Amino acid sequence: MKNLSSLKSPIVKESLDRKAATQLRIAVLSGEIPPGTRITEQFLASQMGLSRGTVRAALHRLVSEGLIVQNIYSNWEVMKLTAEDADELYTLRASLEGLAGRLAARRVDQDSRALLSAAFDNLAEVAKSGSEVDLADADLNLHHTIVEISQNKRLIEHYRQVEGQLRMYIGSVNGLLPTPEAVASSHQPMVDAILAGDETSAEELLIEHSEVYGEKLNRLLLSMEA
Amino acid sequence: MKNLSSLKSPIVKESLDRKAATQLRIAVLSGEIPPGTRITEQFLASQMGLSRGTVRAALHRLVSEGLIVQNIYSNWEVMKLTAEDADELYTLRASLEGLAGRLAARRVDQDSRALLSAAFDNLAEVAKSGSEVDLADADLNLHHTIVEISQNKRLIEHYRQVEGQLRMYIGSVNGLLPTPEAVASSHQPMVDAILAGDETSAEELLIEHSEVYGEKLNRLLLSMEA
DNA sequence: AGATTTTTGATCGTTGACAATCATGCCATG
DNA sequence: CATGGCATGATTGTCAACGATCAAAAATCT
Repeated sequence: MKNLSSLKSPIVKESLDRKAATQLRIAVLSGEIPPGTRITEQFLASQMGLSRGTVRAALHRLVSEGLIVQNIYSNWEVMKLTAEDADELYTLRASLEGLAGRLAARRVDQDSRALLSAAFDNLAEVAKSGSEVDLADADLNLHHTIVEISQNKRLIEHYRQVEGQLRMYIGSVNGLLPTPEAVASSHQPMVDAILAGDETSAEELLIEHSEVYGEKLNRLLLSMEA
Repeated sequence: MKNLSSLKSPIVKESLDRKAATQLRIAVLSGEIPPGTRITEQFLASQMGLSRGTVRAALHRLVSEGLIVQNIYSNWEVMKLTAEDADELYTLRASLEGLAGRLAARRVDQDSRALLSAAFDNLAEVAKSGSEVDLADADLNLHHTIVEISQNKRLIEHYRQVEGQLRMYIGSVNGLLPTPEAVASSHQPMVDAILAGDETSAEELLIEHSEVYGEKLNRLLLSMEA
């Protein structure tokens, strides 16, 4: 039979605790539940119309994503991120994205070229007219696309965890992104390198990009803590 | 009161599902439960004398470690690893260990120097007299030590996940390690680089080391599948 | 005021029940 | 013989309630 590529990943089966986890994730990442907030199972259960057990399973999921910490026998708490955590996170991100860039440049083909270009065009578009939140979203989405193009499922999974925590920072810090024009143009070189299949350049550019943002975030956080 | 150093780290608080997870992890990694095995919650619960809910929590943990896959509404299954997975895994490992090597060389101090030397000496010792299993253990332990020295908690956590899957391969494949003497001497350069604080060399050596093993494992797996 | 005890409130873990879903074999149908 | 429908058993998903366990606040005592 013909290979129906449109049916490759059809129909998502999703259990309640999974759905609950995604809802919670959104609430945390959007800042609706600020970092440091204490959460009780009871409250969430009644709020979401679920049993405590189901809510607990969802909470465990977010713990493994680093969005929530579990104080055993006491309570659950939305992850509170320090400047030190940011440093760790961006160091790790630089490494993962560097690898992703190398692999993406190695494996880029017609389809992925289109995806990458679309993500970049979208970023450029949003830079002109969109809000700051949309801009951050488009930025993250471009990076995410690069990671996807690497086709390394484990790398994608590990990056997903890092990305979640990244979003927490971005949601709680203003002034991380430079001017809209600078955002778009600062991504141009890495996109070009990948499109050209230049593995080494792609890797270097992505690492440097991450490190620059990491240092900037670090400075911002330190100034906030003071 | 007098400081009772013998009581410094006694009595670990560990929930039941955590204990169950460690037991299960051992069973899986030792090969007692071979890859591909279907598992039911009922069976595990009766086997371990726990309730289904607790067992499920433990299973979820191992899912997040990549040791077990969850077939929703159907069953749980011990992760089955293909040659392609091995490729992904070693690519990722090389990147993470490269970063770990760089950070370790950067942050190495007197205490960590001692730890690293001890891990290496142990490897050399085991190479002379120990079994193949002990040798693999000492090898992984040396790498683990390097990652710990990096002091990046997130890197340590991500590496832990990779390490778990690595152990699954090592448990199911014979002939991955070269001769005992070669094992010890092949680690000498990276240890020296870290002890000397040479970041760039440490990174390069660890990456190359991983890639060599990755290719070797890949060849072995392909020959097994055929 | 400081130390100790008690109370409170939360999670932890278990049990039992039922619902939802999946896998399988059987059977009728073409 | 291939296909689709159907009944059936197995397994996970979800819920509710209960006692046990623990942490932190409140009350008590010295």
